Amino acid sequence: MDIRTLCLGILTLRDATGYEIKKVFEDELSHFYEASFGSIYPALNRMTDDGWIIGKAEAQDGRPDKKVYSITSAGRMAFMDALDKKPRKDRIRSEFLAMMMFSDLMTPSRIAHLIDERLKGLATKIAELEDCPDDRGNGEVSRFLRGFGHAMYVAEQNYLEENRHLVEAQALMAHAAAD
Amino acid sequence: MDIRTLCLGILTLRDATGYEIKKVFEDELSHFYEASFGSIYPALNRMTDDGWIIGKAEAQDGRPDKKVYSITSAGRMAFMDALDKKPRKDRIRSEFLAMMMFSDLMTPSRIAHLIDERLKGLATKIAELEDCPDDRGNGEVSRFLRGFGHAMYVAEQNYLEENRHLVEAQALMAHAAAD
DNA sequence: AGAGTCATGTAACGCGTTACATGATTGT
DNA sequence: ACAATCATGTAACGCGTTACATGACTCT
Repeated sequence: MDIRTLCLGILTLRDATGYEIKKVFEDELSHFYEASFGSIYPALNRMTDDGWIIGKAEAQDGRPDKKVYSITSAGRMAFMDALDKKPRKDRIRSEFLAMMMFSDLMTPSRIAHLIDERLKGLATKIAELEDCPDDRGNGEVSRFLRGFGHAMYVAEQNYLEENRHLVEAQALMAHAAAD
Repeated sequence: MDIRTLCLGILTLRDATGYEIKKVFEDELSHFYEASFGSIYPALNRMTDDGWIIGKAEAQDGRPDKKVYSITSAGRMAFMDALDKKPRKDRIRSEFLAMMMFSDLMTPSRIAHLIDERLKGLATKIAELEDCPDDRGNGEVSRFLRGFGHAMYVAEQNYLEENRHLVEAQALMAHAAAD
């Protein structure tokens, strides 16, 4: 499931412009997927060539034309095929954790700072998810997805608070040994 | 922190061949990073050109030469610089969750199957982490990293068990509506 | 007999990011 | 004044995967 296919999926939910699709990525998928304009617009053009979607240009006053895309029946079939394949395993890349691996090369204060920043970011995301009042999107499912993100962030928060001493102690020892 | 830099980091911990570095990725980093031979070997060659590491060829009987790499002081400095930069945000790409977003396009049994498979995979990973008897790697830190993976997998497991009904109910309704 | 481990590498290719280019409107 | 929002796109580039190529040894 590359970005192209995901854009197609979003168009099964509602018609949208490239700009709006980007917002769906930010608002509803940001916890487990992301995409830039540089990948969305070419994806849309290519799928138009493939006959999977069609875009209607809408003139606007002052702004450039808006292209509202709709999925075609061929596109719907293509997306159904994608849903039949088994999902490949998650790809995760956490620089934060990679850096933690080398905590004995950092000063204790540097490590503490990295963890504090991480916790700050987590707190922000958790607050965002909790303050989200309206369940837009398709109700139950988007609650499920938001809840998923929330559960992961909270679990990480708890783990870091309870176990940061493991890396911080290591750094202290390495630091003391260097003296 | 690209794969190249991470390989460099691993060489601050111990001398290693490309093959052994791959194993470090699999054994210690698999929860939050991965790399293929096709990225590791070129990384090693390029860092050799840069003077960050040096490889000593060791002849072996029957097998091709083994190249054991060590980090140079220039390489160590380069890695320290990388550790000073602030980590960029995690990149996550979960096809499983992306598919869940479209649960109303799948049959209830398909969704149940996807979730069951996901839970099976989680159980396997959790068991692996719990059955890991020896704390190899640098003690505290690798316990921290393993514990992190464990905490995340368990949190996901709990969330899925408690909330799968949200997506499964949605699929049932969509399915009933289609009749 | 076949799978798995040890061992290194290259080539093609695709995917996606980043930066650039443009520009009006609206809110602070 | 300045940032943000709306709106679309291209070009260059890098990163990394996948598949291919080679080959012996060991365990089941």
